[in-house]
Amino acid sequence: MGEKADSDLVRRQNRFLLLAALRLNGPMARVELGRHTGLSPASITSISSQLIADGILEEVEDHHAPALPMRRGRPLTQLDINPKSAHVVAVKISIDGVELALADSRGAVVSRRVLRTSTYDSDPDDFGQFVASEIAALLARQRLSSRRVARIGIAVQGVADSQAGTVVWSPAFRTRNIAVAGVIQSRLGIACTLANDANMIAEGLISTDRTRYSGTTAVVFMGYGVGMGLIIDGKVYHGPTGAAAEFGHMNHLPGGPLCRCGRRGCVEAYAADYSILRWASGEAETQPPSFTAIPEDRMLVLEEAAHRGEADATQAYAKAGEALGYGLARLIAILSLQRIVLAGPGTRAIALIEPHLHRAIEEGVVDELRRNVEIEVVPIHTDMIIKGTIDGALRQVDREVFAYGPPARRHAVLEKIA
Amino acid sequence: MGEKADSDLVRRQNRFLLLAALRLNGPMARVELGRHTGLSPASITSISSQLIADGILEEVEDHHAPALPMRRGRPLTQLDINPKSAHVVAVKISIDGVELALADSRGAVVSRRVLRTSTYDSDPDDFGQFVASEIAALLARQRLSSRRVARIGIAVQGVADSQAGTVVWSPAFRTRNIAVAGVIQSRLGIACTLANDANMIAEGLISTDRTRYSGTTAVVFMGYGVGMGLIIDGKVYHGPTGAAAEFGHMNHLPGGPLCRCGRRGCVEAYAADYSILRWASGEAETQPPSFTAIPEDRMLVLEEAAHRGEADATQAYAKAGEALGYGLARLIAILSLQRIVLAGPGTRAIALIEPHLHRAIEEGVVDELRRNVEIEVVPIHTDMIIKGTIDGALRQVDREVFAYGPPARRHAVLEKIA
DNA sequence: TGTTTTATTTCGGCGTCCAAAAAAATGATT
DNA sequence: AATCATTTTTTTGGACGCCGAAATAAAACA
Repeated sequence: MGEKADSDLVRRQNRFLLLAALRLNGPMARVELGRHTGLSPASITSISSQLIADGILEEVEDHHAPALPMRRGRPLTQLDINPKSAHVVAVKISIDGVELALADSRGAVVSRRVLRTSTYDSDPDDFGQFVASEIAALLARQRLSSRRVARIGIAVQGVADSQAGTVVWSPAFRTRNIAVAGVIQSRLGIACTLANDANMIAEGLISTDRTRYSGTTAVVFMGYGVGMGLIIDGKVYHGPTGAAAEFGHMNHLPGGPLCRCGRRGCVEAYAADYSILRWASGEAETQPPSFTAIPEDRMLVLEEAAHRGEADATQAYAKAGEALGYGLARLIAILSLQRIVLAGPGTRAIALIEPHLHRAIEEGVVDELRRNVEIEVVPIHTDMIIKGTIDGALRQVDREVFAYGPPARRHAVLEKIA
Repeated sequence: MGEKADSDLVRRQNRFLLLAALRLNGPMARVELGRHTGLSPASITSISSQLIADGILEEVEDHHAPALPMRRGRPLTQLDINPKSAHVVAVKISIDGVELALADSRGAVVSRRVLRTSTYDSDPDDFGQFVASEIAALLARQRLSSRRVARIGIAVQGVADSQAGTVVWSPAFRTRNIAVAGVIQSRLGIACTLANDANMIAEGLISTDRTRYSGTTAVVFMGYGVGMGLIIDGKVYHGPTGAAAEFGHMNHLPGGPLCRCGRRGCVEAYAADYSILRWASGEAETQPPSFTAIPEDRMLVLEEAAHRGEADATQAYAKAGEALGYGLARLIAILSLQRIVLAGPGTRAIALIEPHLHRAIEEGVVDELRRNVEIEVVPIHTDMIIKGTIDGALRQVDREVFAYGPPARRHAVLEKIA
């Protein structure tokens, strides 16, 4: 039931609070930090001067001096995170390749690399080493020692076991249970986290607007598959092993069409790109799921057909909307969601889907719960996954590295005396 | 993102830790408390002596001296919670009456009262006052001032809005949105919490075996309705308003049989007592749900028929098992549950239900997730609800009252000087 | 130049924790 | 019975981190 509290915990918590305030609101002066954290000016001075001594914070010039109507009094000294204090690497593994990004500790992307490789046919035993090599190459290109990289975050399509650091199942791979995080961690000596890509989108949304996405929010990713990131009480829910929020593989109708996971009737088997195409073809019940990426133009053709009113196409989107709607209705009944975010390339066709989705939610859940839910659509650029992965990695660095402070300082006083 | 940390927080957290250790493991000596909480002996002495001075703890004689093989050294002094330090009242509101229990702060029930009244026809505007009067009478009978009662916990069948303290919808009442907690709180001047009864069972299970029911567990209540208490990361999940885990009113099949909530195809419309009877009658699709309590003997008759192999009856249990199984499969996909607890009078017929329930889970969720789930059946006595309500109320008292300590002590030092 | 205003730092006090030493309480040994 | 050994509990002194109040810093204003 929680941790013992001592002065160590106090220091960690308050250092973290201060860093979190800066991450969320950008650079600000000490007084403002006091308002955000609830700490006294004296404490802010003390904490921030230690963070500066540790190289984690720095005072910055107020170069973007727009909101400065020449106030009276001593001017504010803006503080910000020292971008050189650490770096993180974000890796996105998807059905059509691997993408890497190196970011400084303010979250700015320093370097980026996109690899269009067929992950599907890659040797599962070598994949971890392959990614590790690419990360090493990325760092070498920037002449950055791996000691300067505090954490690597990996986002993967499909089911990820964060605990074990393995890809349990992913459309990007032919085989199951591919070890990734452990391999990279031991090869490069950098802490490495693996998670589902939709969870990383959720992580990014939290960083973007903490108040909006606090509470209980479901982020639905629609595209080549159906994914979900779940924010429960303001934190991304990973479940016991990290393999939670498998909304795409939550059953919609028993005995429904075949899904890529091998079961029948999953939400994904109704609402993923390949499923919508399959419905339009009129052979949903018999046709096996597609295991290759669907090119975007095929979907665009279908969307156009539906907008023209062709029955097969509109029906397909109706099926997708209904499955998503009932799935969400079930989720609302269980978690009493406050907000649903629809994201991903699949939202291009949201106009075709949304009416059916809403109707299904109305039929599927009691009014009292439904009324509290706000549904929003965010037009997604895939960078949200990279951004979210960076944000998530930095939050972990804040909590697990920066909040502690260098152990050396602990004995500084004693050494000075001696 | 969490609270500012200072010495106040430290004291609260460590006092709470100490109390939690005693609640969970019963009376123990200071050294053992140190082992449980991770605090040093010096701190334990300091904290416990303050708690004793506050009247919250007491030293107890080691009267049940069985495991005392006459060890060497200074003997242990057992500490326990002072039963007189506070009291709590638990109230259970169900379809066939209201039950009250008064417990001391060790959780022992001091007095109890069962009222068989027709809540269904009671005046909704007077109901809160009625319960308040009954509580007052219970206290009067024990000659206990209401100032000695630290909290009232109310468990109700149906949807409860803990935030507002109202019963949103319950089979026990004809009308909706009945104000309860607020009325009682202002009438008696005692903090009052209202929650769903299945959540309270979950609360009780946590107190019974913290390690077993830590992690992510769903407690399913089967009987006159289908309820759920959800334990997420070791804590009972209440959702934003307290109206979460409405598993009974989670949709199973669109367009399914009518439920008491007015929707079609809810899990409850397949698996509650009245639903199983309705299936057996062969008219499930047309027959409206029953709004009155089903007498136990009618269910016993049906169970016997099913055990004899009568098709209608076995079919009815199959339908119930399938609906529960698919519902749980969906829940597993979302939360990646570690444990499912089946409880309530409905578990009498578990042998008839379980095979279908298991089959549905197998069909409804990918192996990787299903393999991590343990399903157990606890033979329920209805007292679990009262016990859970008491445990939950005491945990709140620990955190919100006992952990703080009397405000007077804060200035004691100053007063002594003056 | 002095005054006002606002931000930041310094200083002294307080509360809590902890390690180490001391005290307490009992069994074992002589 | 006196002493030793062992274990629990308390006391003592020091560290750390927060805070309020006072001091200092840095600017605009007059």
